[in-house]
Amino acid sequence: MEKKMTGADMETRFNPQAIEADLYKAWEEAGAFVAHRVEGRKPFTIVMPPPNITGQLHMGHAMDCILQDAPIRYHRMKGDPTLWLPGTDHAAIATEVKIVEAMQKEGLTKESLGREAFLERAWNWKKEYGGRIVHQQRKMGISCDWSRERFTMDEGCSKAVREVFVRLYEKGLIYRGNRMINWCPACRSAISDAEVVYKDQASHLWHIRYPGADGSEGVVVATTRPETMLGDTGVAVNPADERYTGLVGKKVILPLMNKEIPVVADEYVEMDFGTGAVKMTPAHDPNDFEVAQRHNLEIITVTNDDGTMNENAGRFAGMDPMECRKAVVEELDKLGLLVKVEDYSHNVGFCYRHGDTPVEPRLSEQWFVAMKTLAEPAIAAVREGKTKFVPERFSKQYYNWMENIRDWCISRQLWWGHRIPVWYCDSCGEMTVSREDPACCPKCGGKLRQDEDVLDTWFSSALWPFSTLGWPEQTEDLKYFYPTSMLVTGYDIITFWVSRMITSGIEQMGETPFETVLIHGLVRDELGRKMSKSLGNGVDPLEVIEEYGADALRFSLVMGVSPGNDTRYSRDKVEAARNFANKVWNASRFVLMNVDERKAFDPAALETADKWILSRLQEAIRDVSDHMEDGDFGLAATKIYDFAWSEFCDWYIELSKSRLLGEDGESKETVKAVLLYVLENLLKLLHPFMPFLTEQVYKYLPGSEGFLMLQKWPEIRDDFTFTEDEQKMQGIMEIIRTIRNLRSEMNVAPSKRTRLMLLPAEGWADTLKGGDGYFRRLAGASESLLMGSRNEVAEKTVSAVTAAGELFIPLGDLVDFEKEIARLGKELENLQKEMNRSRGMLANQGFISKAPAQLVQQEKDKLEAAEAKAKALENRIAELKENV
RNA sequence: GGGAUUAUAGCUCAGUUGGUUAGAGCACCACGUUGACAUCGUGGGGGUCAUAGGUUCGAGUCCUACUAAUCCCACCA
Repeated sequence: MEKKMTGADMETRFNPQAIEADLYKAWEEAGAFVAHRVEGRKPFTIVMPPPNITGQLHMGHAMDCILQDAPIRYHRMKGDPTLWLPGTDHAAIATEVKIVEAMQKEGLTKESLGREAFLERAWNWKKEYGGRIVHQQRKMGISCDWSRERFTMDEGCSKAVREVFVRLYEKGLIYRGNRMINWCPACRSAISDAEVVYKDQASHLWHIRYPGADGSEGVVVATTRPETMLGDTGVAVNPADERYTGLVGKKVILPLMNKEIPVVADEYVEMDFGTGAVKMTPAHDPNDFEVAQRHNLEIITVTNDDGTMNENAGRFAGMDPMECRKAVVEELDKLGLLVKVEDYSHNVGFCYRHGDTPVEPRLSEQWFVAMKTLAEPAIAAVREGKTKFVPERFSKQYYNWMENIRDWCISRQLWWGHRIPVWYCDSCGEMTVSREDPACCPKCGGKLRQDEDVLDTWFSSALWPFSTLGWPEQTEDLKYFYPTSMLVTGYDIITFWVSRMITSGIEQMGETPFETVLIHGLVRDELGRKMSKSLGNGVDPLEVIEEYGADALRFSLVMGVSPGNDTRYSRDKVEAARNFANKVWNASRFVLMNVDERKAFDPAALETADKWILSRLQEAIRDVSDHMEDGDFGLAATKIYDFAWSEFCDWYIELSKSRLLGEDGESKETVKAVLLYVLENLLKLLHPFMPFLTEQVYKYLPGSEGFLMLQKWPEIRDDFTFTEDEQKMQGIMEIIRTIRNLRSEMNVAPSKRTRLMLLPAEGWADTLKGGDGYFRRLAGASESLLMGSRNEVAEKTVSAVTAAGELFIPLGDLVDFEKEIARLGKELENLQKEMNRSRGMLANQGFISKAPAQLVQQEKDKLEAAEAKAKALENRIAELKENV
């Protein structure tokens, strides 16, 4: 066996930069991340939300990483066959935009390059940059199975996409239609409803007169988009609106275009908004389109793919919409047809990817998925608890979306992505939808032309939980790991992604893809703002790792975070986490400097302090495990933090010192064995959050073998739970704290040692006797004396009463009787307040009769203890008064 | 317009099914280099849990109203 490092070999500070890369490499090379199927055992599976290949690791990803790696490492240590499957998304639009930008620098355009050459470039780009984020993820220390890494456009996923497309088409759930869609002029593509972001915009409401065709004054319409009037084909009014009854069925003149258009009556129009008359632009407004259908109005598209006005806009052709708006308004004004301009603010839709580009509703021929029938079983699955949202409230967002679902526009006018598997025959007009590329038209043998468009990137993402496991093949992985256990993601993509995965999982696999959907919030900046490129307030996780270590970043992202809530990133938090890592490192260093071999301790030889820390450890194991199961990682991390720092370091290690330096050989052996035992368990509990630190320390532990990440998660041992000893220890701790407090209050120099006299409470004599070493070590006592009665108490002392007994510290002339009496009097006063509260409760019949008996008893005990304490205080005050 | 979340110490946040002196980290004050750690230790100050009602023997926790902030959905030209 390789010689172990000892504590003396360890640096005095934890240096994460020195170990992270090597440890990660060692884990990966040893295959520690690789999942293994074990028949008969239930696996724990997470399929990772695939980051975009264009992406760079940001804080949101970092959060994703830790919130998945923690449960993954936990379950792996629990012994579950554990799979965390990673991968990346081709991100159709996002990637294509980047590649086009890069091409622009070379003076190239998509069109000049042609589809084939463009795709070649795209794939090269993917090869070069697609792995970037994956390497960045490794720096987080995540333990996913890289041997199973997937890409949404790899062969298997592409096969899955075609299979689903064809199946849905054959079921009539995918169709092509000329419908109103959201058009993003920057993407030059259709986008789905979910990709439109509405923002409130200050604008105007223009009132425009459309004169009657018969020379009458006609009608005044109100609009927020005057430029669209070029495509108007009618004016609608409410049938009940008496102002306009005479106009319905007549014609008005569309100004600028000098065209006659009809006035129709439709319920859609609200009488009390604007003028009660609405111009109809069926090609550019979903509502107008519907009205137009009902009244057979003409449909005229007046914009190009890039958003500029087209030839149907007459002399305005070629203008961009804002330019056109200005020109239209000016001309109308000149003609005296602009009646009024009101300030008006309204919601405008913008493209999800091009935040400053307004989306234009537009009539267009696209492919759609009919969602209604698919959504039903997906809604039911969540209702029936087959998939559970954590926190539960997010299921409401899911229902809200799914119950009002509209058909999903899946075609995109892009090149990078899954090309729609539809072919058209130019000879006979036949349309072929096929899993395999057909050579010629199956009907007439004619030449085929494939649909030019690709699929929405979310179409392939929707299949991710099963396409990555091999579907449509019935692979062993698919059979074993599907459905997965958990999905971890932010609340911002419940509609985009989660809902669609559940939908397609049920449709294709017959089973919902996850048992649990764990939703987390956003990582915001220190001021609570969203981190964004435009604000420039993003923090690069890699820089944080470089400075503080991955463990510190990981820990800072979970500590004090509750599920589903946003969290603020702050350097202070990372520093606190780094300090904690260093604390654990040094505690380990201390243990290793004193313990050089692994020995079991003799349960019969355990002292009070040993039993106390073992007992506290059991509670920590229980709490941490419970919180890990619930997905409450914030609480789990806090529990470990408190146990490690406030109990193990602040008390047990300090208590151990007098024994390690003492003469009692058996006590020394016991404390060494317990130190090692508790440390090892602590490292295991901490490992899911701080894998590097804990793994590194584990290497040094005497008798450790293999990786900590593959060791068994601690189990609760009932034989290590010692309730009585916990109480005894608490008594000793209270005395120590009280002495420290007194000394501080009396301004006793820390270096000055003082005698300690103890008058034990009933049943505490032995425990206090055993505490002698601790009092000396931790409370500045030169010696501690147990007294049999009050008579032995020296006069010039300060005193205090604790549950374990009264304590007296002779401080000679430092003691001012008047002041001491006042001090004790104040304490007594506080105590009396507390007793009054307690008595009040116990006098309350409602409390006595309705509260659980155990609580009542607890309150009685509390009162009794307080009364005893008060009595002792009174005695002491009386004694002091005699001496004045 | 519909819905959700948040409001607790100067700051960032915890607070389990209501159980009775409300916790942590950071910041602040005082003291301290006792051989794990100054990325540390000890002690201390600091909150009537946004507001107003209600239910209850008992409310930070449950209900109602109200205020503020954030978010989701819908969207009337």
